[in-house]
Amino acid sequence: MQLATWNVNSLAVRLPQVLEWLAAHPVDALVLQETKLTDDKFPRAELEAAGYAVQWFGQKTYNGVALLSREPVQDVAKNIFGFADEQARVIAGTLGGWGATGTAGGLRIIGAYFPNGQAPGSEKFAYKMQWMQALRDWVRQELIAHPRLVLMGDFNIAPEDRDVHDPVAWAGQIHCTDEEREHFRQLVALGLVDAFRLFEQPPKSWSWWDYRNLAFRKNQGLRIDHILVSEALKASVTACTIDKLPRKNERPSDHAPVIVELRTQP
DNA sequence: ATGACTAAACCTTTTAGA
Repeated sequence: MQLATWNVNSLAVRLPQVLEWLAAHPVDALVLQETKLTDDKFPRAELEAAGYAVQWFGQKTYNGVALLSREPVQDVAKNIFGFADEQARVIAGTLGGWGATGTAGGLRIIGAYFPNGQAPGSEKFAYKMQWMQALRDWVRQELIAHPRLVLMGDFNIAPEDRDVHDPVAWAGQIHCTDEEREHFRQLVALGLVDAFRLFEQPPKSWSWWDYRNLAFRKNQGLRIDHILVSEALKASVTACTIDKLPRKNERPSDHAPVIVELRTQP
């Protein structure tokens, strides 16, 4: 089974690429971030025609998330339970019938678009911190209800210096501050693992490259899109990769998809 | 150049992203 996450930076612009990508990578579930669409504008018919059940949660201009799956999900949640938020950043659902024994129920999938944070000390940075604290409190509860859980999306955090093309230039900058990295560690400490780091990976692996300065051509990027799997799933993970190919498109998102593969019968 | 590129709305300019 394969799951994936992709910040598409406008689904209106990127829909043809998403459909093309799904045709080449028929993953079992895909979460999208930055759809930038109100719910009435969501391209449900096109995605269903491609063979996916769809859950979506958006707003005008900014943010917006979606959960696409081969099989419909249950228990859909939008945003962080108990955290009043104007911004559409989280969508979750449960895939039933996953796994051989089924003692723990289905597979919980949480797709998240973490706040950017703009700059340390800014109001948006403070919001990012509050949001991450609320997310952690909620995910802790979700893990109790769903031991098999995947939290994936655009975290807007480069967890370590090896996730940054120029750690000196980025030191203390947004995505690389100690506070953000501490939040990432605290999320992992709930009982999650960074699937990408379960495997030997090429050095200088990034999931985002600035549109400016020929950053993709020069491979100057950050690894800020992540897939965290719960401890109960860790032994089932067989691969985790970043697909750079869509970033080579003529009109690409600035992010690339990240894919995780799980053994269905451990 | 608190810039560069892309996207969307407040659209010939601003805001936000990262």
